[in-house]
Amino acid sequence: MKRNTWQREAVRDALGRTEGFVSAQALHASLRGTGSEVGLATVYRALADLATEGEADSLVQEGESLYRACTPGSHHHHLICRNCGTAVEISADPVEAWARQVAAEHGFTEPNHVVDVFGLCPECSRAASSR
Amino acid sequence: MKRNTWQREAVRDALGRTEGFVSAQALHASLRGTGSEVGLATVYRALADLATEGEADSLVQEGESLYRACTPGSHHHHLICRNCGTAVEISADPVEAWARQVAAEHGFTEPNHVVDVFGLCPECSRAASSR
DNA sequence: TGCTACATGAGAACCGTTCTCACCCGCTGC
DNA sequence: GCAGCGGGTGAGAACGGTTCTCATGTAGCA
Repeated sequence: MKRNTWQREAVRDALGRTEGFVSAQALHASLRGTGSEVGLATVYRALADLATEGEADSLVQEGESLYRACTPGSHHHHLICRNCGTAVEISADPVEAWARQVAAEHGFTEPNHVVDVFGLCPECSRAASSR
Repeated sequence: MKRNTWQREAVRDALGRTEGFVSAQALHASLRGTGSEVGLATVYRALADLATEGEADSLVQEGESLYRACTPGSHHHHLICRNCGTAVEISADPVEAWARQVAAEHGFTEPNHVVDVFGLCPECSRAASSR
C-alpha cells in the first residue's frame, strides 16, 4: 500500500514548480530553503518513485541524475538547454520508428532508446552572443 | 606536447581488442590481468583523452562511464546490447536532421544530441528466450 | 647525455547515491 | 475515537566510481 505523506507531496510540488531539470540535491536544498525539513534520502526515494510511476522524467548528466515533472503516460523526449536546464517536451515519432527499424535490422530485440537534444535556449543564446 | 607512453598504448590496445562498451574499472582489471601494471588513475586519464580526441566513444549507464574504441572523425551512434555490452555502430542521418530541425523550431542554438538504442543482441535474445 | 616538463601511480579525497536502523505516523479494523 | 500494524522517514554511515595530490619516473629535445 502506498501512503500519502506531506514529504512526498512536498517533493512532487517542488518538482512541479521547477522549470527545467533539477538534481535531487538541488531539489532538496530548495525544499530546505522553503522551510520543509525533508531528508535527503526521502527526496531520492520520492524522485525514484515518481520516475517509476511515470510522473517524472530523469536523465543523467555529468554523473548527476536530473529530474523533471512530466505529463504522465505519454512517451516523449526533451530539448534541453545545457546552460540553464530549461526543457521542452518534444515528440519524436520518426525517431521511434527509426529506432525500431534499426534494432530489427541487426536482430536486436526489446528495443529501448535514449534520445535527447541539447542546445542553448533562446535566452541563453542571446546572453552568450552578447557576451 | 603529448607524449607516447606504453601505458597509454596499452589502454588504447585493450580498448581496441574489446568487443562492446567497457567500464574504466573493467579495462583496468583486464590490463592488470595481462600483466600490465597500469594505475587506475592513468586508465581514467587515457580514456578521457581518447574520448576528447574522438578515438573513443563514451556513454553513461547506471552511474558508470563506459568506453569503446571507434572510428575517429565519423559521427555515429550505437545499438547496444543491454545484457553483454556488444555494440554496433549505426549512422543516423535522419535523426541528425530531425534534431537540428527540432532545435531550430524552438529557437535553440548549437544543437547536440544523445541518441542511443539499447536492446538485446541476437545471442542474448536466444539465451533469454530459451531460459 | 643531461635537463625539463609532462606522465604516472598509490592512496586519499570527493561526491552523488543508497543503505541502515531506530523512530514516526498514515491507514485500517474495531 | 483508538490501538496496532507496517510502510515511511531521517541522520549519518557506507558505498562505488571518479578525480585529485604529490613524489617519483621518464619521453623528448638540445
